[in-house]
Amino acid sequence: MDGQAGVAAEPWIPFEDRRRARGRKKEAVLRMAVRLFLENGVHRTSLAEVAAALNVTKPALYNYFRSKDEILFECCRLGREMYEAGIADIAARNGSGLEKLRALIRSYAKVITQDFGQCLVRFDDRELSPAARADIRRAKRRIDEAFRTEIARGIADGSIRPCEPKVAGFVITGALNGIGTWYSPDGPLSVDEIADAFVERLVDGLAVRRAPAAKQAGP
Amino acid sequence: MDGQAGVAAEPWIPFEDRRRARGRKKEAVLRMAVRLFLENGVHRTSLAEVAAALNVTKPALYNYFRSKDEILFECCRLGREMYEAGIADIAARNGSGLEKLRALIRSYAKVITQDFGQCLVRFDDRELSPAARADIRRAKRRIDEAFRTEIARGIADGSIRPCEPKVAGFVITGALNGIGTWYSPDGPLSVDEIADAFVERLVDGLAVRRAPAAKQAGP
DNA sequence: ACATAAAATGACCCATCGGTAATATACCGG
DNA sequence: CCGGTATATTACCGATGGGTCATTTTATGT
Repeated sequence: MDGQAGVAAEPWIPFEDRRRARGRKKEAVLRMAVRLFLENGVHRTSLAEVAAALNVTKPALYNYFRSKDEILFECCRLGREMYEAGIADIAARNGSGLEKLRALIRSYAKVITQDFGQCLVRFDDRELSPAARADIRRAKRRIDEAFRTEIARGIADGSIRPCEPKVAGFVITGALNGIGTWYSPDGPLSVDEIADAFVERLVDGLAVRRAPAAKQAGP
Repeated sequence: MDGQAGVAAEPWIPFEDRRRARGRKKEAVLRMAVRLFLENGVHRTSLAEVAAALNVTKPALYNYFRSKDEILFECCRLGREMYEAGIADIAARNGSGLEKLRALIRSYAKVITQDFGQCLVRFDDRELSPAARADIRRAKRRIDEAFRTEIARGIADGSIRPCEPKVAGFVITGALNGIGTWYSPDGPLSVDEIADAFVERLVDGLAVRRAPAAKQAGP
């Protein structure tokens, strides 16, 4: 029943500013909902709680959304758009496969440290209506494919070691998704520090580099 | 209402072999429960469904478990023990930090491809009672620490590149946890192939190796 | 066979929660 | 000042599902 310090109940507070636009209220609902969903789990967060956190009662929410499903989906949709914006931006650039892969990792890390960005990963697909679930699944697939594409490109252009792009992509997205489960804005690491560390570990690995297998002089 | 092909309703089937030991029935309940929990989500799986899948009615389960919480926790506990067994085994060996880290990755990958092993990762902590949650959280922490310990050891003995063990550990466990979300025993990759690929990608990275900064002869 | 205990069942209780309806209140243009 | 619209509220409905209980069924030891 607490912990959403940063998220104000703005649009309602007292009686005055009530003339706020519809869109802003929808947005406020979503921001509060996603916060509570992430904090307590979707199915353990009732709409009454979301409403109460906004100084409103449950039926008021139904002026803006048709169902809890729709609220959840809108949260996921916002997250989806953040991922897709990053991917589209990077796809338009040019550079080696490895360079673009680095950019993808940084972009993904940025998104997954934000509330809406975590929706795609932390919430269960099956909570959504079939149509919404299909939409989100498609989005996840596109994200996976973005990684695989750049990995394959990198292998082709010689910047990335030959490997199975699918598995390599799973390693990367898995590691990045994990961030959503432990990251806290109050923690010791900034988003950029995390992104850099992940890029470094995923790209360069953990083992100490030995000289390439022969070809060069010996001891 | 399907998909648990491999899990038989053994101990009850018809009227005959009913003289099965209590322990075997508890085990059967857990195997079926974890299967359904993973397939449909914990809170969307009613005990009535679990019971029905075993050709029994819901109250029968209460002869063996006190609550749904307890069933869920027992599943997690079995998973926990699998991780801990692997970790204890590896801790007792000797070898460089890197070698032991490799072994840890393989061990973890094996466990997370099994039903009980997925419990720690796929189920939400908050579904459990406070005591159970504390137990599981402790277990996760110990697992994280096992990885960090070997990474630190590897840095000390020169087998692993200097880096922050905590973040490096998160990269590894995150990537491994991801396996639980996409692995299927019917898929194209065997558990061993997955484990090998993950070891390789995490240890050696993705970038093509350039010769170490100098020290050796150049062109 | 029969008594006894274990195991399983059908019927039921109750809390929670998504969603709806009828009603009240504030805001707007005319 | 009025009437219509949007927005919010109180009260309620119905479904779901965890958990309990009295009762019956089944297995076992003598």
